[in-house]
Amino acid sequence: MTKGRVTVIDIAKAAGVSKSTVSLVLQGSPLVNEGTRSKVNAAMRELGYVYNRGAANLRQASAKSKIIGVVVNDLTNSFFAELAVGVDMVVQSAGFVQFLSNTSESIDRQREVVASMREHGISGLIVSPARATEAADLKPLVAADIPVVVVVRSLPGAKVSSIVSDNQGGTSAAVEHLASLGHTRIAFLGGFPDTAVFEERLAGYAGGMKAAGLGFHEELVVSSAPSRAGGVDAIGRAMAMADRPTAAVCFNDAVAFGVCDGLRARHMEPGRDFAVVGFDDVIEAQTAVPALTTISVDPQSMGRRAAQLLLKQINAGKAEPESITTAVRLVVRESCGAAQKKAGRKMA
Amino acid sequence: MTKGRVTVIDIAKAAGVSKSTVSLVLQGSPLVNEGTRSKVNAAMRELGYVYNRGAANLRQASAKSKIIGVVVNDLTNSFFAELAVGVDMVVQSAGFVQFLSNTSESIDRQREVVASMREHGISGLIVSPARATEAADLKPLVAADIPVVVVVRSLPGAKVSSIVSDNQGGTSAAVEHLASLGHTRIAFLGGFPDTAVFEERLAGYAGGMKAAGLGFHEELVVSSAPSRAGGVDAIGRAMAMADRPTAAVCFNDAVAFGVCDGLRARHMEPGRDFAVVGFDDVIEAQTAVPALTTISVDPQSMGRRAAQLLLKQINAGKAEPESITTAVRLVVRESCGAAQKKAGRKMA
DNA sequence: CTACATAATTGGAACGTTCCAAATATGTCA
DNA sequence: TGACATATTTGGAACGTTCCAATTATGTAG
Repeated sequence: MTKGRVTVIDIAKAAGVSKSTVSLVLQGSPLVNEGTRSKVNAAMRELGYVYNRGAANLRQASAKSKIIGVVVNDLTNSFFAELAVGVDMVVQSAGFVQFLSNTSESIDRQREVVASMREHGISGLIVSPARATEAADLKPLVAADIPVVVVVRSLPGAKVSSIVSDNQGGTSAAVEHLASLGHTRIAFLGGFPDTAVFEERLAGYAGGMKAAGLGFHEELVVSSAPSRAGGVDAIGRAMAMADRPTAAVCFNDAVAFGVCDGLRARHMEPGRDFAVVGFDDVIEAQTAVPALTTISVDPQSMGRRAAQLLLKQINAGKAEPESITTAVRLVVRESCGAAQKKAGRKMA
Repeated sequence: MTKGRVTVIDIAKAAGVSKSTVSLVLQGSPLVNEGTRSKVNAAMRELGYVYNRGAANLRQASAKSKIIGVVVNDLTNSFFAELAVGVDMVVQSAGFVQFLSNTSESIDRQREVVASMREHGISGLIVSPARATEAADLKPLVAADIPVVVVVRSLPGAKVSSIVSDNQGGTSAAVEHLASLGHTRIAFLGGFPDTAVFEERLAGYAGGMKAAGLGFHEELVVSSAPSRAGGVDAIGRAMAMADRPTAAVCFNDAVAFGVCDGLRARHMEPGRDFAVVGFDDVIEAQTAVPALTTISVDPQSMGRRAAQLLLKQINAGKAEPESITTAVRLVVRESCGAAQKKAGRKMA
């Protein structure tokens, strides 16, 4: 009874047809007679048949493996968790399944997981590359005609599609907002200068400063690790300057939180004595004190779009690289001081 | 040149050996001569060979597929994201890869993804079951000798391994702490009564009350949805009672946050006018205002343990169901009022 | 009844690997 | 040298599916 697994041949025998017919039923072919189809389906239920995709993939192109790989650089960051959820949504409803791996920013780990995914015959890959990733790392994939969509961080020179948020537009809007609040010495804090994301956000900052007639001053940008600790460090250096800034747009929310910590350590209250704007709108941004004014990039919808693009390329067979930048929006909370005039809540 | 994929046969031809030998090299067999091995490896690098696991799994038992499935009920909840990271860590270093899916608490979705994973021949499954999951849902898996580890929520009557946190110990400790602070009317707020987790946490609460000599009073437990909104609702009903409680242990952190909201709506300050304790220690717990006193269950280590257990069972071939409960610890912050005597921070 | 189109079904040959039993090479001992 | 053990290699035959060309059944027009 429980000897070995149930195969199409067992089904064929039970339904009194040939294995070819069973295969046709499996693929929903219109060629098979309605009566036969239901007989076969009945037999499958009866025997508890489970489809063996591995065997099927042996014959078919790997585009039919129905596996899509997702590689993120930091799953503990809720931004990426949300992204993965977005991907999963559309991928799942298209009958695909998601292979998800976390590289923890390690390039070696990334190589390993991508290799492993290839062995399993993924039909496509969505990747938020680890820090030092180079275009060459994805070369073998595209050579094998496996569609790849890079998200969040763009990969200079790679012939693959990418979806990034409008980093430039975001920081530009942040500067504009701070300027409208009367700030003139606005700093740009945090982030590693050797990344594409940094360049874009910095460009938006610079553009915003010029547009506001404040000019771009090199000394107002102080880089650091894109983390909470990095933020503490950056604000420290900023406050050591002769002509101190009164506001800052930060590389991301983590840095912004660190900046707030650093301000308090200097007995300054973020939102009252100094304006802080973050980037990402992570989940803690709204519950933190003061609530963080930040640039919101809906990671879930980003994931959804990435998945849609990837599926389109998988179905098309050939993948024309395509670049999408998704809109961001400034969400004004308390840390920029704009809410100050509103009823003085006891606790801010 | 680029015609078709590179197979063992191509490698064999290039290295001047038979495909069988190549296969042995692939499997790291000690039977093959060192010289031959390196010749073969060289050929593989040369031709850009990629192993086809699908084909291999056709011959081997599914235990060698090197895929382990992970199904969680809510990936947007950082608790589960952390859990998945923990799983990924050990799974990855054992040379496996993780199939991760999110059910969003939908039992149908869960059925789909589990079925899909089976088709792909997973060697094992780690699942945090969606709400209405029954033991029968996992029956086919165990019948097929696929090891299953249930995490977070236990599944009554299923013959599978499980890892849950010490819910009972956690709430019991929470009550003890509140009692030591002088509270006598301590409520248990939130959660759906028809779940195993609720029962366990309630039992801990009841035990703690009795142990503290306060007795268990039915009217002090008010259930609700295990969400922020549910918390608002629950505290509302609790405050409508004649003999009001002065403290509450909540079903989870989300409920606790809702309770705080509800208290403020009644012009009461959590931590000062009413003591609140949560459960889970989600990431926001420490940044919220007031910082939430809660029961911490390290999800990442839980994920690691689940993966270890699963791998053990996969390697053992046969899986003896095993039940583990992981320790929890009370982390005292501000919402319980214990920190009151400490220097009055401006902002709490 | 023949000729032909259409609908439905089918047997075998792939796909890329592993496993087995058997073959070959190499060394050792009497 | 022959006999035997040991180390290494090898040709098929699986595994469970899909694809193709070929077959059979059914209907319809001449």
